[in-house]
Amino acid sequence: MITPVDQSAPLPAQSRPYHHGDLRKALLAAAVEELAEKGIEGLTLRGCARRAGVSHAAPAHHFGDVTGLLTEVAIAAQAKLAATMREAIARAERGSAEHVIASALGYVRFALEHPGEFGLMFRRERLRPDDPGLLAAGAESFGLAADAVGAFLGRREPMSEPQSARQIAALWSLAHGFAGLMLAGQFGPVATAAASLEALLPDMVRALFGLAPANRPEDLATISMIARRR
Amino acid sequence: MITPVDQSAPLPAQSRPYHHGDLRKALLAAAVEELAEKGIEGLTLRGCARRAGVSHAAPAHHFGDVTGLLTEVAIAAQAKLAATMREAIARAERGSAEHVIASALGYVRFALEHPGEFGLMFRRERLRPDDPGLLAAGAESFGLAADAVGAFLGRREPMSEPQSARQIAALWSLAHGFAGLMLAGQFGPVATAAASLEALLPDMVRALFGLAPANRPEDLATISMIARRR
DNA sequence: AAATCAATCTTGACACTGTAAAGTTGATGA
DNA sequence: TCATCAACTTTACAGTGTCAAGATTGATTT
Repeated sequence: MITPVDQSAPLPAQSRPYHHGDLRKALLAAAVEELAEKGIEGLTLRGCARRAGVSHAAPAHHFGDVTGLLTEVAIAAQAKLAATMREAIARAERGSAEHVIASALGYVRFALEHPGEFGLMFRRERLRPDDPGLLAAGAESFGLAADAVGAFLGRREPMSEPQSARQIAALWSLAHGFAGLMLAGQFGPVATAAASLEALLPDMVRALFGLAPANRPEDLATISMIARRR
Repeated sequence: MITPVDQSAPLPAQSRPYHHGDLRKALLAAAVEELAEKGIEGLTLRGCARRAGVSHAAPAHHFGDVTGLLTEVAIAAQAKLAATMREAIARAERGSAEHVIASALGYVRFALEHPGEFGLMFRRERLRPDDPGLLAAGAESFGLAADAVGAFLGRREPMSEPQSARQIAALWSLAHGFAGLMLAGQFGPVATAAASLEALLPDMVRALFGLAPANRPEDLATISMIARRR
């Protein structure tokens, strides 16, 4: 499964300065691009170096090894995920069902828009899972979802903590699993599945929180289609 | 990220016959073992060949390339998943809530018992996702869950109703996401998380289907612990 | 201003990988 | 008996991550 690669140095060796300037940032950007174009499996350290226009061993001086680079990419991805969720919940009233739904929608939207980065965030063996920065970055998006659930449950009636914890874990699992299954092609081609995101997920979340579905009639066809995929 | 490997042939070249006997089966078994011991990232074609006691190029004659081998491993894994779910469902009455819950429990149990194989099943880029055998094998476990949901919702033909389709997708997403997050270490160490599987998942499923939780008091501590992980 | 230093980047090497091509082996059918 | 052919090995090649050692350069010290 090794495909030929442009082995030539990206720039004539003479035309670029010996010192890059901000190689660290350039390598991170290169990694994100490689991730988007070729996926995790296709990303290589040497490929990132080529894209940044430096020798194959240059990245080591900034990130140690490949897991070091990917860890920092994952940290940035976590920040982007939190930003996407924040944007999604911006217009929702805190404590409302829409607030909870929006947080889940933001989560899945990020996954579909940045499948490579999203996948990387949960590949323990490809990064340093105990990195403090990574843990802190991950706590952000988790906090957004937890706050949404807590506010919603607290508004209706004071819920016991375990019940709220369970609903947080359930919401996260639901969104995470939905995203993962879509990206794995289990709901059909990603393109068609993405179209049904906004139709399906909100009612899933509503069901999880004991609320009545709010489907528009035109969404129903899409839903049936997904179920009939086998 | 390359760790040293026992490069010596597993058997003195003279002591084994030129023809293996059933190399195909031996290689599949070797792949499953490598998967269990080293995970997907650690599995290599040459490693499987070494473990089976043949030359590194032998697998090509039976599986073409590495994706061919992994596709067949994934097919077998799908069958195991269906078997685990069937076993979990066996004692539950069809149409009951326990029936639905058991199917989800079986799904997640398989994931935790065989993380490597479970992960492989959803790695499109590492196998041939359109392989007819793989699709057929995947339809088995999906059918079990779909039937459980359909029977519970009181409809003979589960696919006919969008509502049922949505609940099937939601159940699958919930179980899949829960398994994935546990395996990714997002609920703390896998060992402790696994202990809370039976405590958490049933009530998650109950919530999804609008049923009251049925937690035993001793489960509550575990649940809080998970929510407090950050 | 000159010398030194440390960070940055390159070159070269090594062990490993997947895959292709060509050569061996041994069982099977004419 | 002997030709055939699938099963397996050997050899080779391009690509990979990582290490060690050398080259370059901007910054710091004298």
